[in-house]
Amino acid sequence: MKNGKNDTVEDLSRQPDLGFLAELVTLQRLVPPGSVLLPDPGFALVRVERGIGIRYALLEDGRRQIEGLIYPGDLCGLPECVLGEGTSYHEALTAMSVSHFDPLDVRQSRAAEQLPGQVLLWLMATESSRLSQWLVSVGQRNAQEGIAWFVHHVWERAGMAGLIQGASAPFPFSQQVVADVLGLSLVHTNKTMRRLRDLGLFRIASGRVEIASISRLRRAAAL
Amino acid sequence: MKNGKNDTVEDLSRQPDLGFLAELVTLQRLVPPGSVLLPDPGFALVRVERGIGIRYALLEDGRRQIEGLIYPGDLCGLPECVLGEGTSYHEALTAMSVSHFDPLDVRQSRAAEQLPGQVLLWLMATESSRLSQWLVSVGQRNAQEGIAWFVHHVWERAGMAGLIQGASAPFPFSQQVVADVLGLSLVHTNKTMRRLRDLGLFRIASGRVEIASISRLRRAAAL
DNA sequence: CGAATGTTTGATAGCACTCAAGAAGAGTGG
DNA sequence: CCACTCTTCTTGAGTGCTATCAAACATTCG
Repeated sequence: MKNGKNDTVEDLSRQPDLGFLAELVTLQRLVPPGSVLLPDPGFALVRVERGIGIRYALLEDGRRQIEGLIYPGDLCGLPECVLGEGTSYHEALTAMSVSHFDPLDVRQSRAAEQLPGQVLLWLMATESSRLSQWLVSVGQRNAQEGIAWFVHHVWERAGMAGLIQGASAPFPFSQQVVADVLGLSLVHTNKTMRRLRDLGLFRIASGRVEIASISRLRRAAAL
Repeated sequence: MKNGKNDTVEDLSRQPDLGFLAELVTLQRLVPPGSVLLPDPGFALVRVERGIGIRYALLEDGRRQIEGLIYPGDLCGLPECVLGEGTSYHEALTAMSVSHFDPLDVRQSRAAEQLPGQVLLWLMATESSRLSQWLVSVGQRNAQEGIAWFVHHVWERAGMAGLIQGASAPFPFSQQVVADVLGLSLVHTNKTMRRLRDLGLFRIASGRVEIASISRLRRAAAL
């Protein structure tokens, strides 16, 4: 019943047990594609049950930097909840099912028990680690490597969420989204993705992606 | 005596009380410029007392992405300590004075008390927030905006650490470091910095930076 | 079948990279 | 105090990856 935090390194790939949050659920909600999860007046903390989304920041002039993908099992809004500031937008790309919490309840619960605090710490550390890798891809990889990395990342996230069926994973990301992940233009993203597709690295159709060889993809991503 | 977490938004700019860690200090150490703080066999968690450093990731082929600056009051190695993996390098740019902890002690202490757990959560959330802004700069800003943002960021960090003296802040960052922060080449970084300097946005000399007008700098950074 | 969204392609411009080498400081030893 | 070395900063020339502009094509959806 204890969530295994002290196990091995492989532990990273497992989802933590968020069961302790069940009693705090304020509301469950179905979110249609394209709508904004957070910020949401009145609700600060959201757990994802189903569906895929993105987290991003906006510059005054409209430039958008996508900071992370949202998969089932993720807890959104935690940094904002802890710091009381910071504006990350969370948006659904597919239909999503989410649970809302009152952040005050969570704070009290964390104060009362110790395990939840450790889980929250684990969640933040995981997200921090992902952000670091994301930053490396945006800063150091060229368009070809960056896109290969992104596809690989999507594959891994889907695997961890148990969303890989057959030989394909969900891929609800438009090329504009991929461009805003890597800081590239839409046109250049398109041409580069087509080249990688022609090379046989992956195949995207009807919202799903198939990967020929993961090791070849990793090599193309300079991973 | 309580650390003010429920205060206002301004709270972000204040340092948390890390006093509870005092009893856990394993070792104090002086680190010369250019040497690596972490990873360090045997030590996982480090608190910075004095000096300035950087945190970075390395790609196989030698490319380096700097992920954050290290100032007095920072706690280094927390994500690695929580996750038990992930390799961020921490390096001193000036002479540094640091305290080491045994991560197991910290884990037990966190389990015993609740305040430390909240402080750790606050630290991780702060670092996560900084990483997001860092990512936006690397992904969306051009060279000119990015460098202006970096100087502004350095100014803010120095201010929070109480390191601003007169009209100048410490600037122990070589142009190669600035380049690896933003994912630019050294040559382009140099030319862009000189242009901004000629525009009168800032002045760098003998390891310190002076800023003419912060609002002008913010405008140049598209902040 | 239109309207909207997303994908694809060609042409042109520009920001940033690479290569090469000189100037300027900083630290060291004679 | 002066050579010497090393690191850092600076500059010029040429290349190329990526951005921008414009427009056609495909797909989804009501």
